[in-house]
Order: sequence, then C-alpha cells, then structure tokens
Amino acid sequence: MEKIYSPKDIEEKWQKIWLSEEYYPVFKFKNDGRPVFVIDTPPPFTSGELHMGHAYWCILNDTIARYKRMKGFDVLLPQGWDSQGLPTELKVQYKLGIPKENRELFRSKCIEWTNNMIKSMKRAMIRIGYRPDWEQFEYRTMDKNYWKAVQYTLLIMYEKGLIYRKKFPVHWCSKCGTALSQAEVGHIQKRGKLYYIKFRITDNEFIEIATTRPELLSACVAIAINPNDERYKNLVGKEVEVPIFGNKVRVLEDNAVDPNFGTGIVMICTYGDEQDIRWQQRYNLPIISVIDEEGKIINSGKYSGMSVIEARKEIVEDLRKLGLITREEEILHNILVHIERSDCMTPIEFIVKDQWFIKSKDFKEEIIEEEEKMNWIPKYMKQRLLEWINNIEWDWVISRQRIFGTPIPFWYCEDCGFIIPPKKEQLPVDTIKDKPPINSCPKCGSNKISGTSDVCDCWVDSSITPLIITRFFEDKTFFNRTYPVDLRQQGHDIIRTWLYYTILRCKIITEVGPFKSVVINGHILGPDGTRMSKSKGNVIMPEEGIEKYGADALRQALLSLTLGSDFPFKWEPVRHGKSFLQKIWSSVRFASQFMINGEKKINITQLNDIDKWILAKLRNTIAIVDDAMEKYQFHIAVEMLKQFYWHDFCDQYIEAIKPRLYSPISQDDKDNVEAILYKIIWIFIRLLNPICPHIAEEIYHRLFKEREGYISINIAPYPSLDEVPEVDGSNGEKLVDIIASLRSKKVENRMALSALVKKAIIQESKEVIELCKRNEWLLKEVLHINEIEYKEGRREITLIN
RNA sequence: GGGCCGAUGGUCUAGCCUGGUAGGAUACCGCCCUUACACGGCGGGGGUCGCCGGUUCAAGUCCGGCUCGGCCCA
Repeated sequence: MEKIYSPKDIEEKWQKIWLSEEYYPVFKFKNDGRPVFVIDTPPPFTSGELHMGHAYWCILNDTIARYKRMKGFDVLLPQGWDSQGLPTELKVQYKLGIPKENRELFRSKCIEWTNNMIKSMKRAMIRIGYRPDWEQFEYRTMDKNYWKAVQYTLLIMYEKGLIYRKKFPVHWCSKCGTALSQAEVGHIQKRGKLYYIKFRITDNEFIEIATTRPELLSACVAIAINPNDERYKNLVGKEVEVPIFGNKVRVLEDNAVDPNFGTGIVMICTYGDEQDIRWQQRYNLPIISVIDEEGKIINSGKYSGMSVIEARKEIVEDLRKLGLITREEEILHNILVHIERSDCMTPIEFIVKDQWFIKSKDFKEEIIEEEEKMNWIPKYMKQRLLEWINNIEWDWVISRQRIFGTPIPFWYCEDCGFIIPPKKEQLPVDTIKDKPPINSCPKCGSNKISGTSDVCDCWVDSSITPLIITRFFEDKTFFNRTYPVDLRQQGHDIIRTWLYYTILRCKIITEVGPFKSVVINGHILGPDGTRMSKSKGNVIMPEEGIEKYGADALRQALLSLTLGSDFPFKWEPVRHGKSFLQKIWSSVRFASQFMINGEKKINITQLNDIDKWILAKLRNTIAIVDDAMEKYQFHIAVEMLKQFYWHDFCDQYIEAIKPRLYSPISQDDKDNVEAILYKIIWIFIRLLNPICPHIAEEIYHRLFKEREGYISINIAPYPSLDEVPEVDGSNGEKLVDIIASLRSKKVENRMALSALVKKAIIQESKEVIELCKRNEWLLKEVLHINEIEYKEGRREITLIN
C-alpha cells in the first residue's frame, strides 16, 4: 500500500466503477420482495451549479441509502430535476437571444439549455460519491411523461371539484414581463418619501392619510383606521372624497392598521401591497386597475400612459398646487422587488389577471392530521408547518403567465367561464394548440371555447414526486409496495412550500399521506455566518475542496453537523476529515502486513486484558453508531467512529500489540492478535462505509474481498453485536490508563518515547499492581522499561534513567 | 410584527430533554521523526457557560423576563 492516501484518484476510480453495468445491481432498486426503503429526494432547480447545500443533502441521502442497503433493505433512491422556471426563460431570452413569441422554438431551446445544466450538476453530484438509481429513477419535470402525470393529477382534482378560475392579482415584474411566485420576490430596504395627503369629509373638514404611493390615488377604494385608535373613532362608517379623482370611499376599521405609522390612517388601493389584497378580499371592495403589464398608468385621466415614477411626480405636483399635501417625510421602507435567482430588482406591482386555483384552504384539518402522524426529525420542525397551515389565507394560485412550464390542461368557455377538461387519453395536452374534446360549452352552448397559454407554478410539478417515484400513474402493484414513502429529506426553508404542497396533493389524490418520516436539514451558510450569495461574495463551491481533501472528508465534515441547525461553512473540519482518512490508511497499511494471510477466527480463551478492552470498546461502538444511524444522528456516529478508531484503536491498541507482532511470545498469540486486527478493521470499514464510502470500498477490495466475497462493501451486512465476543474490558481500561500515565511521565521528564527507562516505580492500589504484574511484559515492551518496581498507595509514577 | 433556532476558553461546538467537580475540535505554546502515519504522537495554558431575576441543599442544565445574532414568514 502507498504511504500517502490520495483521495482524488481513488474516489474518481470508485465513482466510475459504481456507475458501471457490473456494479449496477449493488445500487439498483430490485423490487425482489425484501423490505423496501424509499427516499423522496429534492429535485434541485437546474441552475447548472451544485452548491454546498445541494452537496449536503446529496450526502445525507446517499449516507442513509448506503446504511439501509447494508441493513438489508431494498432501497429506492431516486433523483429528479426541477427543470422548468423563470431563470431558465431569462437565460434563453437574454443570453441566447431567443424571442418568446415563437413558443415551440423557445421551449426547445429551454430544454436544450436545461439538459446542459443537468449534465454539469450530475457530474458534481457523482463527484461527492452520490449514487442514486439513475438508471430507473431519474426524472425531469420538463419531460412529456412528467407533464402527463402533473396534468392527470389536475384532472383528478378537477373531478373532485377543486379547480377553479377567477380574476386575481399576481406579483408582476414589469421589466421581465411576467408574473412571479412569492418565492421569487423579496423585500429590500430603500429610501423613499412619505406624503401626507388631505382627504375631504365635508366642505371644511379634512382627514390626513400618509402614503408612499400617491400614484395609486385613483385606485383608492377605502380608508382604514385601527379600531383602538381613539383619535378617529368618529370617522368610522363615514365617506371621504379622494382628491383629484373625486370618488367617495368608506372609512373602515381594521386591526392590521398601525396607528403609529404616519397619521394612523391608511388608504386601501387595488393594489399597492399584499395587505391591500387581504383588505380587498375581507371587505369585498371594488377593484380598480391602474397599472398595466408594462408598468404604465391606466384608467387615471390625464395621468394615463405615464410610468409609475412620472405619475407619482405629476400627482404630487398637482396635490401641492391644490394645497392638499401637508408634509413630506424621508423614510426608509421595505419595498417588494423581483429578487430571486435574478438581478432584476424591479419593484413588484400587483396586476389583476385570470388565474387558475386549487381549493387548498378546505384541507387544513386533513393536512394537520397527516403532519401529526409523521415522524419529524428534528421534532421541533413540525411547528413550522403547523404555523403555516393555520395562517393560510387564500387558495393556491397555480397558473403562471410563462412558457417553459407544464401547460394548464384546461379549456374554458369565453362566454360563461365554464371549465372544459381534457380526456384522460389526450394527456399531455397544450390547450393553446390542441383541440378541446367538445366544440360547444355544455353549460351555455357557446362555441367560443378557449385554451390557455398559462403554465403551472413549478411547485405544481414538484409536489407529486412521491407519486412519480412510486409509479402511481403506471403500476398499481409497485405503488402499493412503495407508498407511502419511508423518508422525505429536505431543507427547512421549503417546509411551507414543497412539503406542504406535496402532502396536500398526495393526500387529495391518493387519500393517504405521502411520508412516514421527514428529515429536515439546516442551511449551509457562508463562513461569515450569513446566507451564501454571489453578491456578498461568500459562496463556497464543493468542488474546490473535494479536489484538495476528498469527497469522503467533505462527507465527514457535513455529517458532523447537528441536523436542522444552520451552519457557517469552514474548510477546517474538512481538512481534519482528510487527516482521519490518512490515519485510517496508515493504520490499515500497518495491519495489512500481518493480517493478510493470518488467522481470522479469534480464540476467546487466549485474550489478554488489552484485547478484551478493545473488543469491549468495539462492541460498544457498534451499538452506539448503529443506534445513531437509525435515528439520523450522524454527528454522533462520526464522532464515535473517530474516537474509537483514532484514539482507542490506533493510539492505544496498535501501540500495545506491536511487541506481540514484532517479537511474538507464541505463534498462537500472534495469530490471535492478527485475528483481532482483522475483525476490528473489517467491522470498522463497514461502519464507516455509509459516511466515507470511497476509502471503505478501496480497503475492502485490497484486504477483505478475497475472503469475504461480496462484490462491493455496499452489499456486505452492517456489523452486528453477534460478530464480537462479549468480554469484560474493565481491567484493560485500567491498564491503558497506566500506560498513558507512563507515557505522560516520559514526556514530562523530556524523554523521547523510544528512549530506554532503567527503572519505573509504580505506586498504585493492590488490585492494579496485580494487573500490572500480569501484564509486565507488555508495559516493559511498549514503554521500553528495563525494570519495574511496585509500591502500594495512591497513584504515583517515578522514572529512573 | 410573528415563528423557530442559537448565544459555553481566540474561533467552532458537545453537554441542557432525565440539575450534582464544563468535554471535544481548531488555533496557540512546549516536548518527541517511537520499525503504519509529522496529513503523526504526547503534554500545557486559556472559560464568573449572553444579561437579570426565580425554583432548589445544588442551575450551563428547570422557570420567567431581557439583550444580541441567524433563518423563515408577514
């Protein structure tokens, strides 16, 4: 064996072999009757880059899968790609310069782009040792058969009366010309002006409202105050006149009004922000649209046609002339902008459009029931879903005004709004070019049937992954064997989206919740403790370190984190992980010269105190590591393995047996030591395999395969307690303690550990002295001592040169 | 504004559920290239466990309040 362990060469070799046809059965979901273990893995968005967060969950899933395989389960580890979304459209539109007008060309370019992104992400996934069942269970949400599945679930929901269409405000980016989901918008702090504007009650009575958006004056549909605000009690129910435009609006009271902001009186416009939407719905207020898709003012007299900014300037100027502005204040406020996966940063407007909905509000009780049934790891994460479900205010808007997405599979009657579904056999459909199954509306007889160019929100695609991987749509027998899936693994940031929507969809469609357990992992933050982002320049990509330290080192480091908590990423623990790999390698290199042809069976009657000690430790290690793995407490498993192997086995045991190997007392004793070495290393690399599969596989093939016979360590059984004799290690523990004290004493006396000691005086209890006498040969050999003298009393050690 | 998490030697963190002399990693310092490994070994210094109060014989751990940081949501 080479002196230096080179992770790069060895890891890349195994990654290639694991993907070969010969090794495929090791990782294949065979459906051969063994107990199954199914993991629903996150389909990452196909950005083309595999960041540390992706790497983290790949490692988690891969580790769980390798562990469960060794435990005898038929493991189904799928991997999908969330491939349809705005960022791709923007890339194709601007980087490739493909116009959106030609939908077919645009889509095909998006697909081409996405396939390239998948290629590079997949390469990076493989490079961290991730080995899902690509052959049978790789899926892409842009594939036609995936479309078919998504559309079929919508058809089922339509048949249950859960799909409807109505006008609704959407987050709109006027620069990108598209609707956005909530996930794509965010607040940023910006300087702005707060204007205090007078509204007339009677000829000489006015109230003052404060607003940052005077350009929405023409869309003002009500005025609101806080019910506990004594100043304005008398206003409730009165009508006031909107300046310039002259329409009369009511005064409402609502708890959401902040009495301390501005004057404590707020104007409700359709729509300035999300709160306006809430108020409009709650009080059934009229809707006045004043901004169009290009960000221009409409329905506002002479201001129509101006941009938002121009209109604001003009209206403020006109209000000033009328003497209706009493104050202007500089403030810092949060404004909603297009922020996610793009550098657009354009302020969001709310634009009213026909949208498609799923009636999701009706299912609160059922989702809560499912959430209670699931095993949450860690437990407290449950709270986040519960909180979200209880706060849901409106139904799920599933339509997006985009191109690269799964088409909404319904037609509608232009005259009465009746929804016309496709026939199941027609799927997948694109209603903008495919013909509806009927020519006239069954409700009103109109023949104006229209398709829709709208596509589905990407969460509509990704919230059926448990149904895709269990083949709900194709194979009922397979489905019944694999659903509900055993485990969903995901980050805590998408509990409210991916997890919630998936439980909702799967529960409605199959009437059974999709998950038995859910493992929630935290975020990997930048080294400065804040979220990694390109603009902050604190992004760390996994490849940088894998080249240097190895995937096994990265896996160790990430698995030593507490599941669920966020962590600043640092390379130090990874470097430390590499040192452990080198330690393992060197120790195996040492052991290999002895155990390669040596005895395999331990003779229990010939064990000395130190042997018993290490075997007892080994037994304990198996129990703790197995239990930790079972409970997804990987940090405990990593810690325990390191403690046992590095400090107990290498530092103490190997040092203690060297004399018995180099100058044996008897052949039997040497055989026995070799058998113990074999046992410990063989068990250890199997315990290690789920965490560091490359080095484990390499050592297995070099030293164990010939005798153990498995094609890969991944199909060897996970170590069990029966493999290690149950012996009392307590005497050995005391002996190890004495050896450590003798070593310390040598160091204290500034002696090299290899230096000869003429005489050692050990003062100890009678019992320990007996133990030392029994093992005197060992003490002398390990510490290079000529003569040992004993005294009864409190522990004290003296060395004489 | 709400929810959740965190606050322990210079830095990172375990311990908290089930109170009883605060453990590890890293960095630093010292000694040592011991017939596997300097990508190593042995040892050392360094902490009033965020703040205030309560329960208790005893609180890092339980209870209440506060401050600061992070993530998510509004």
